[in-house]
Amino acid sequence: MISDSTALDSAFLALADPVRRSIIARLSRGPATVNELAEPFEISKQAVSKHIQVLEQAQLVTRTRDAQRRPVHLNPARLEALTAWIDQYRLVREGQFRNLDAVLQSSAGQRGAKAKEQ
Amino acid sequence: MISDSTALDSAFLALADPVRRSIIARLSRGPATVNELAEPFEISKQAVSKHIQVLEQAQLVTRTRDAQRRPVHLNPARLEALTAWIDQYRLVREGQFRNLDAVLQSSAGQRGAKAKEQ
DNA sequence: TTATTTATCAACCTTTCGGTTGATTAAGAA
DNA sequence: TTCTTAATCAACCGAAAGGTTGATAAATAA
Repeated sequence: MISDSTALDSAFLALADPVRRSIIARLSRGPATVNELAEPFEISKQAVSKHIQVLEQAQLVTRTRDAQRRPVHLNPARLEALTAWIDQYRLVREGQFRNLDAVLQSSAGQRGAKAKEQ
Repeated sequence: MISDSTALDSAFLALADPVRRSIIARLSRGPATVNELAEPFEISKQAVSKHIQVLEQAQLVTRTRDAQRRPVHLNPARLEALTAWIDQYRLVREGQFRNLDAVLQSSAGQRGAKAKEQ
């Protein structure tokens, strides 16, 4: 699992923009060039190119070569890393119930749930 | 599922900061006051207060009252909404295989996977 | 070679973010 | 009432985000 703080920073930041999320959605249907990705938006191609660089730096996408084209590909592994981080905490309620169960059943107190990440 | 674009913006942006993720981690072990949340950090209490406001505006946390204290609580439902968004795309590979299976089995072409979100 | 296509680089601008310090509000305790 | 505790508000600052336009690079096509 990803736990490097700056990697999480850049990945979550990359998803915090509707244009970039839309690009992710498009790429989930297959690779695309910058021109193809820019087409649905009203902003300049340069602006879209920058968005792609943000996604690439966050390792949410990768790029290949095809003549002058630089096709962009989704990297689902990085998305999985993000759900893995979130799941640590979204499942906490359930975990606390499990702890409570353990306490009730063993009649021992104090099952200290240690924290993770930074 | 959450699909309002600005709600996703604010939620992902809120997670794109190590201090705020650390606060989420702390809250997963139970509610805490601003002073308690500020204690592990070297930044001012006002700065932490602002971070909490960012989390609150993103609906990742809620607040209650206890005399002068304003305890902060995690809202796991919002975290679930984010994994739900991500899972649309991180599971795409699998979805494409499913589509491929369908094509192979039905011998009909063109099962157009329509896009969602903006 | 020259022209075209694809994409990036560079400089610039405006807005937002993350932090600071100092003043203020609100509730309880003495 | 006065003092203390808990937290926010307000003004300010530097850095980064997201956009623009114009110039440039790199590969292909004519």
